[in-house]
Amino acid sequence: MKKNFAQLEKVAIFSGIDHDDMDSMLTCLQGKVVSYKKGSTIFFEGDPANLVGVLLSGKAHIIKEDYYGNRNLVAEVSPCELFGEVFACANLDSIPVSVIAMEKSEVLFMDCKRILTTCANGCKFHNRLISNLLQIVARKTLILNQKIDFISKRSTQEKLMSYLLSQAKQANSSEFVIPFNRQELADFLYVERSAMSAQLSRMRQEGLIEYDRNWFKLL
Amino acid sequence: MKKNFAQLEKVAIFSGIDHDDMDSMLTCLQGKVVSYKKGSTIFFEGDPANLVGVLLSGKAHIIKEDYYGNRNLVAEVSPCELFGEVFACANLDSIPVSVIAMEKSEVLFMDCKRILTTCANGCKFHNRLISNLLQIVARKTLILNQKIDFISKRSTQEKLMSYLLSQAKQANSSEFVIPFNRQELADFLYVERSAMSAQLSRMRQEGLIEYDRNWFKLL
DNA sequence: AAAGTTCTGTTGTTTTTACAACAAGTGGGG
DNA sequence: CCCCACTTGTTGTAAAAACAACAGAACTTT
Repeated sequence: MKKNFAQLEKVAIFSGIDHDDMDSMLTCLQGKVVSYKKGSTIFFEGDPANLVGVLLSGKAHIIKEDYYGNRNLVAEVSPCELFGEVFACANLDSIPVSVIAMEKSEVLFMDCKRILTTCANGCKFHNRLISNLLQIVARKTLILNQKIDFISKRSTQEKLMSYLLSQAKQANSSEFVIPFNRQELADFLYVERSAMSAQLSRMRQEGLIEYDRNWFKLL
Repeated sequence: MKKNFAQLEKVAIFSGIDHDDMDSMLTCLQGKVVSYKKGSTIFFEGDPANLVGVLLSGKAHIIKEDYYGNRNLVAEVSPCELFGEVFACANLDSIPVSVIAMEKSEVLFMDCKRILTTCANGCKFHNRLISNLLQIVARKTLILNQKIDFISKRSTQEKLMSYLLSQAKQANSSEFVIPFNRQELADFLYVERSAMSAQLSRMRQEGLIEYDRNWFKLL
């Protein structure tokens, strides 16, 4: 486990936890590192909701499929980010989404229930973890709110524009690279891929944007 | 303040807080009760994000307007529910939504920042409040996820159907009353009111549903 | 380098929505 | 009881999206 300590400092949930406590904390929370290859499933919909995952490396997608098999992309997980914690913190029995490794990935699992219930050993880090979690979950709620901003727009053009604007703002530049390919972007914005491609073309013709694959520029 | 104590027991954020501590806690958190008449604004977009509100009575809507002035209904607040806590917990400076009293309402305000930072007096309830908050915020995230489920559907009919199904599930009956009028439901599902009305008619004709105003029945 | 796979763009058709305008129904206050 | 404001339902039209099918580009694998 030691080798990952440098990485773990960057993980928001461990912020403010003393270096020396890391080892005993990970033991208390039954920390376990698992590797996944590209395309494999980290969580299946319906799995028990007690585990929280920290993506140490790679990339993962949180997805949900409806009864027609339409795959909806709920969110992307980047290294150092958490997943699964919302379901554990809300006391759900099972998770309502699947998590897929989009690249070769490494995940640190912990028992989230053990974070939430201060343990018999009286480990001092529980309270700190809980307030860290609170901030993380609150930020996630905000990100969801932002996503609703995108998909609440009536037309594909407006959805695209609000998404691209937020990406530009985040990159602090009118030029930026998005983390999705066309199909994923369409899944994320809940529109049709081909219609979206056509819309992008139109926006380029109208001189609103330039783009090449994942690279975009707002004009 | 005393008169509200019975009510406050039902508020999730105070769960597990000792009766006798309520008074000192509300003092520590600068609790303040304010009344609003129907249609007045409780929070304006851009207000500082340090306050959390508990709706003691009445009804409120959390709304957001885009640059065209389209009013989007983010969520409804019912008595005993919290609002504003997500923005404070995520450390935002100002809130990105407005909160409107839809009826004569009473609100208990507290300083959320004071909840999050254990105070000098060493009040013992801080930790309890924080873990209560964590659960509340996590549940809110889930509700947002559910809303995304509704509005991610491609057609108005599917959006309506998934919303009505979830309402039926919540009421544990195929008959139920929804908390929105037509315009509000359309704002909530991000569709056109008149088109939605027409779609409801079609679904009734097809024998999928029955309805009268706010009363619905799935067939 | 060739073959195969995945990704992206294009186009035409069908279906659905948004929009606008109006009619009918509902409920409250004078 | 009537008037008025608000809500809901209806219809036609114009605009947009979904869908399907295909072509070409880019990337992988062998």
